[in-house]
Amino acid sequence: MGADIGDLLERDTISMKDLDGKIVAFDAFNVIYQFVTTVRGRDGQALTDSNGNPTSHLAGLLYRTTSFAEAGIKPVFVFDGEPPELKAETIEKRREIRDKAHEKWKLAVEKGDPAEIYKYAQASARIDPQVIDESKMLLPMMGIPIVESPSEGEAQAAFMLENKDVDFVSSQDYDAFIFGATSVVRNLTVSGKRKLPGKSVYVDVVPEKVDLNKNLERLGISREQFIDIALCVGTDFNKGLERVGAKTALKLIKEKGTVEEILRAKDKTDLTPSYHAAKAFFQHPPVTTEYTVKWEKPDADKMVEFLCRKRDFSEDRVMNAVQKLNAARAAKKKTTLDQWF
DNA sequence: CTTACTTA
DNA sequence: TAAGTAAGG
Repeated sequence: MGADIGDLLERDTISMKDLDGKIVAFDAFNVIYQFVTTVRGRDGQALTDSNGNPTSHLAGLLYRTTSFAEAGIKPVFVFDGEPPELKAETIEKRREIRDKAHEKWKLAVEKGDPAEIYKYAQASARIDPQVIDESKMLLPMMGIPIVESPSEGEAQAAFMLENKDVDFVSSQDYDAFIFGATSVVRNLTVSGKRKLPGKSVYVDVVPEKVDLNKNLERLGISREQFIDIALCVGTDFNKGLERVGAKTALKLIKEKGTVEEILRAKDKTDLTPSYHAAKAFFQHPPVTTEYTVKWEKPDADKMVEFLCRKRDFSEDRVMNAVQKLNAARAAKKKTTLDQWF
């Protein structure tokens, strides 16, 4: 989970049209996780081919990426590398939560309660290495660039934003901001609706944009102090202070200036080394300059071979996606030419 | 999640 | 044409 510092940030509502022609970096793991948890049949089970291979991630990536491309968005997917040792505790905690949900799912199946089955099937979803590998295979087939981060995807995406190789980072949590991403878009959907967790109720969602620098200016804090606030609240890389939420953390930072001073005042200097380590990671995460951001023509033959022959996708739907991807490329070329004449 | 079909 | 529902793999 990302640090709960979202309440501090003001956002502006945007429309999908504002993203026409814009390069948007997606944290691949976040997106795939969303698909694996939400692209499901009515029984709550993930979609699979006839051999039982999961296909939720493939369906999600194919349809969503295609419709984003159709809207003029130029997507780039950034994949995680090795998580830092600092994240070990968070990863273990998530695994425990997943295991507990799996036990509850088994009980729900015994009881035969459909709502509970759905809920816990979703909560116990995990991402197999195969799911990641297949995603890394499918996107290039679609002509969509992928980037492999040496460590955290959000950190790499923030770096690419800083280098002006992308216009926005798309993220549903707040980690990207701590890594310094200045232009973040949220709630990007084609349908404009999203299911409420655990309920069969749909609410309207509007895309929004958050400008970190504007927010820092308004809050009167530096980027380092923003990181310090996140550290006080708690991040994937450190445990936060007890009973300190975003608002309290902001107040403390305004009073004391740095997280180190806050720890000193609370007589918790023993925590300083771990806070320093997390802070250093947010300030200088491992990233790579070895990436290219280029959109190619989709390879229809490979897509049909993989999705239809191997994973039971309908050829109509796949070819429809290919056609849309090609149309998006043609439209893009036209606007590029128009700029010259 | 998105697409495709059904209904008013 | 818009909103609701089923299906997709």
